Amino acid sequence: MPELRADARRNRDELLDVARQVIREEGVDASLRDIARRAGVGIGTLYRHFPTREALLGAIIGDGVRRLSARAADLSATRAPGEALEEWLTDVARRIGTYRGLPGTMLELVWDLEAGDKDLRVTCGDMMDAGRRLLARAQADHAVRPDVTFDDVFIAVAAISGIAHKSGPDPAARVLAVYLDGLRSAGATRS
Amino acid sequence: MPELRADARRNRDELLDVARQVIREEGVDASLRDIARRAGVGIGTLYRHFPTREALLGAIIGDGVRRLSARAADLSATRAPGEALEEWLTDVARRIGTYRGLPGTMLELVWDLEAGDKDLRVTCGDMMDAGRRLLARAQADHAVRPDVTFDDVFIAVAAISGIAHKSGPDPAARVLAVYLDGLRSAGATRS
DNA sequence: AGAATATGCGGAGCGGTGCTCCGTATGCAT
DNA sequence: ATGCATACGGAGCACCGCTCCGCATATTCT
Repeated sequence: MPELRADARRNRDELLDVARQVIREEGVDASLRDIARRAGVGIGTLYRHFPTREALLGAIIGDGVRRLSARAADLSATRAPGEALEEWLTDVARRIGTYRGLPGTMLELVWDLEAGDKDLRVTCGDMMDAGRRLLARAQADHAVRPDVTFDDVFIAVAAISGIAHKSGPDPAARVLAVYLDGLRSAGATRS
Repeated sequence: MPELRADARRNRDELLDVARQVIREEGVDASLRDIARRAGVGIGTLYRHFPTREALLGAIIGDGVRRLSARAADLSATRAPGEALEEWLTDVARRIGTYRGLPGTMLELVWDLEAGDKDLRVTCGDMMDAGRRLLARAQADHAVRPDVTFDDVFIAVAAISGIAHKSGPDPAARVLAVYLDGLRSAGATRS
């Protein structure tokens, strides 16, 4: 990293600030031109700092994602396995649900391992590994049915968290609660 | 309905045919210009037949939605309450998941009762009423926890069905199965 | 201090989008 | 065959994502 010039640093920060707000309100498909405009910079400047939409998104959520990795370790050390997983998933849902449209992006990220931004995937990789350990621990403790994979669980939480911006946070929380109950159930008990 | 002119009728049908295919592949945000082009028709013609995107969407899925209403009545008459509901929800998920992006549209439809196309809402209204009855019956039979509303359940199924186009149909089905297990569980058993 | 250089900036420009509007063509009834 | 209602097509407007390059300015060197 060859040290940013002072004005560049300022612009980058302002851009990130504005983008966070705009994307929260308008969604991941928000107009980049508009973000640049509101930040008081040219469109070219935005694209130089963040060459792709995913790069911008990655810069925006990077912090939160890292926080989630840390949170997983913390919960793992201080809570019962099942409780730790549930608490963490609830956190994940809350964080992903913050930015409109982000759930869809996360869904694609999990499945289509080739597409999307490298950095974003690497950052998220750490978090997903942390979650994977949490699930394994919960399953070993028989707190969670054994017939689910972490990818499935993560996908589910991402999809459910998308409800928040379309139907409000309360419905999203209620749906997640039901899903978590399903996770706790024995599973494969279909007659 | 003042009887369409012959060419108008042809164009409408062709438009609907093409739109169905394109929207299945590209999603509800597909280019309308492109649809018109592929149907061999001017963009103006498309907009005259379907003044809004929702109008087109409504015309596309209207049939399937009505089929779901009928299916609900059928299941209610031939299956046990719990079974009927689950079968129906699975059907709903399969149908909604057919068109990429439709789950999101349905989510908005349920919550934001003011927005969206009138016709679409009316058509869906019948289907939702049918589903509501199915849920009530299942709850009366203690096959489904009493602390969920139909809106919550429908929202959940819509959100989960969105997984299909992002991560494949199998993950979507597995997630739905877990949610349905949660629906069957007693509920409100959180320590 | 001033000059030289490297770095970052802005926005014109391209091809696309949604959507409107209206002159023109055509099916249909007479 | 004529006349009219109906339907058609696409130009036009404002916006979008994204690229490219001449110009301004922060920084470094003398």
